[in-house]
Amino acid sequence: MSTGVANKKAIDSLKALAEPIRLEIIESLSSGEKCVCDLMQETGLAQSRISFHLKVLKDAGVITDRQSGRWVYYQLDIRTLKSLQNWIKKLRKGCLSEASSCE
Amino acid sequence: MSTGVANKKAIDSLKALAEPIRLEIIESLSSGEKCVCDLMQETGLAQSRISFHLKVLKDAGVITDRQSGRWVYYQLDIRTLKSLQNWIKKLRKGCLSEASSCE
DNA sequence: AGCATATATCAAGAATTATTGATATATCAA
DNA sequence: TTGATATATCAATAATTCTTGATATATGCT
Repeated sequence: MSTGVANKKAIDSLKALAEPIRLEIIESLSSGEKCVCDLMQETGLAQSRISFHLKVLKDAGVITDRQSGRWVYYQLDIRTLKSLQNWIKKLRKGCLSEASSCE
Repeated sequence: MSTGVANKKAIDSLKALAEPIRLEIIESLSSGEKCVCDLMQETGLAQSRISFHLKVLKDAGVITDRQSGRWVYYQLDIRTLKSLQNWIKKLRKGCLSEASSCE
């Protein structure tokens, strides 16, 4: 009856998304890969502040990064969003427990 | 380019869900309506603690309540979950901005 | 009316998370 | 090599959120 491992991941993703600055970042990334400098410019926020939130998002598996020269580019991890979406769908339909027999 | 009203609601739902106790409550409710006493029994948590989290969930529009005699029954608001699910889908597909032309 | 039960709310403190400014690291360019 | 730029990290503080125990309110029962 206790919250399983799958839900641990869901909580991490939810927590990561549930913050205005991080959501702004996420929305920005939804139109494609961005470096920290792009995000700084778009948001007007301090660099350490953005890096902090990027780390939260990355630790939660919501985004991935890749370095290129001096720049680090961040990108949405579509798979995580997809599985979060699916998790909510199951929640909504009462299919979360191991025992449940939806589909 | 700023986060719109629709996203404000999404953030509220996300924040509400992104907490272990609240998620446990939500999962429990996914199998049907429960009173606070049911939830106390299932979780073993103090009453004020449960009421606190129920309030967060209710304020976020994730659950609704109805009183019957001395009891208050809580229930998932499927519509909110559905729209959250849809919001994530749009995010994933880069369709969040007013300007975007997905679908 | 008086008592018991179900739930909500509140105030104080505890815990967690975010912000700020400073510094560290790595890369490129001259 | 020297200097500039991009990003990460850290320590201190600030802000937010959660927990606890106490009290309030409302309902139903006798």
